[in-house]
Amino acid sequence: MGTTTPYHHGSLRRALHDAALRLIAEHGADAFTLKQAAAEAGVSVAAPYRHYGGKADLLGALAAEGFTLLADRLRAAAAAEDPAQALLDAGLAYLAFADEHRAHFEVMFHNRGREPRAEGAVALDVLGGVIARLEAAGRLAVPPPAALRAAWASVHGLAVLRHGGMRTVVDDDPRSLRDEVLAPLLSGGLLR
Amino acid sequence: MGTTTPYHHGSLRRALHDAALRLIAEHGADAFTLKQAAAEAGVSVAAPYRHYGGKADLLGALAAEGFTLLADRLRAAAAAEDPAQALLDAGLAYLAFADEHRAHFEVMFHNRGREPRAEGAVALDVLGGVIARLEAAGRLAVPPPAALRAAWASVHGLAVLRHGGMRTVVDDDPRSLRDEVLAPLLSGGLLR
DNA sequence: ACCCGGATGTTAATGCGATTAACATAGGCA
DNA sequence: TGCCTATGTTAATCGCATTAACATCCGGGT
Repeated sequence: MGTTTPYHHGSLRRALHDAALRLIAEHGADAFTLKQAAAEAGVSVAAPYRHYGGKADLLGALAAEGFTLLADRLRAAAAAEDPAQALLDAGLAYLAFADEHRAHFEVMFHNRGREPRAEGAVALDVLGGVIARLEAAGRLAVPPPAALRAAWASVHGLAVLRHGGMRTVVDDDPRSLRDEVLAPLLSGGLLR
Repeated sequence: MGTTTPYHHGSLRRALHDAALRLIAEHGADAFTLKQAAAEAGVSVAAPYRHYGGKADLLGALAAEGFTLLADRLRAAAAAEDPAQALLDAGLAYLAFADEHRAHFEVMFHNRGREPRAEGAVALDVLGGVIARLEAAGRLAVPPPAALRAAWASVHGLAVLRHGGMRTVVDDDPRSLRDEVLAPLLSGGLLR
């Protein structure tokens, strides 16, 4: 009668996916273990291999998903009429994404030896679009590529620092973050 | 007669230290293995434990050293009379450090679960000093803490992006990096 | 010059986690 | 109904970290 754990899980893939996100958010991507994810999903250590090529593949899938989520998020945030406003909104969205999807974010930029993923380029294109609009409006004070680099780097830098420890220096209230840090960086010397 | 490898290495600690830097620079901190470092130094896998508490301890030592090196570098770079110039120079020094000490840099910010190291705070203080000089000169357009965050984040973001893959977007010539990216970010909206 | 203790190495075990091969089950479809 | 495939399980194997037990060396005190 009762729920005698069935031989087949039913939705292991998703279960592993979720377990991975939880574990990574809690212990960091470095400490992530396929074994633990499998245990959390209630299956043996070998089961995951039926759904993912291996640990790297699972992490890669999470990274890809993260980039897609980020791209959507940026697209939605950059809808403002005024391109300068869109840029700031996109920046805030980027930071919000990093905060809310800690695990994804961690895995997305945890590449060393791995190929840069196509999804990353897509997310970046959204930013590029905003820059292009600014350029078209004659609002850029520097060449578009430089503006893109500068904007991405500042926002990414903030996101990264907010994660890795050193909160002291980066942990401020949202208003200050927006008006005294992000806004000056993004509109200060890049726009005119 | 000849150099029959002696039972005692003589300077294992340094040998391991150097091997680690080389291996990390080449394969990344994630792929780093105490075993390989030991092999490279020509000793058994257990030998390193006589000089370091373990893998984490070795990496921690490298991180600490890295922060100290960075602090020295920043101090030297921020010597300019004009604080605004000092800030830009410090930023460039930060980027140069990240490029030249890839391994150190990677380990320095590869903390998750580990305590933030005191050496990091020291390096940050150098930056803080420059910000303080700007403040004293009435050149800051935003509160000092915000300026520090903003400056550190933009520079750090650039450094990080230059590493992890996505070179396409961050790999530009030094002049552009300085005049069209870093300078606008650091002086654009933060200073007046 | 000789002896001893601590510093530095070595080898052998233990344990964990990734990955794979061989075997078991469940479900769905001809 | 009966077979085929997808999905799991168990039982190796392998690499790496860490530790315990044993070997060497070096420098100082006698």
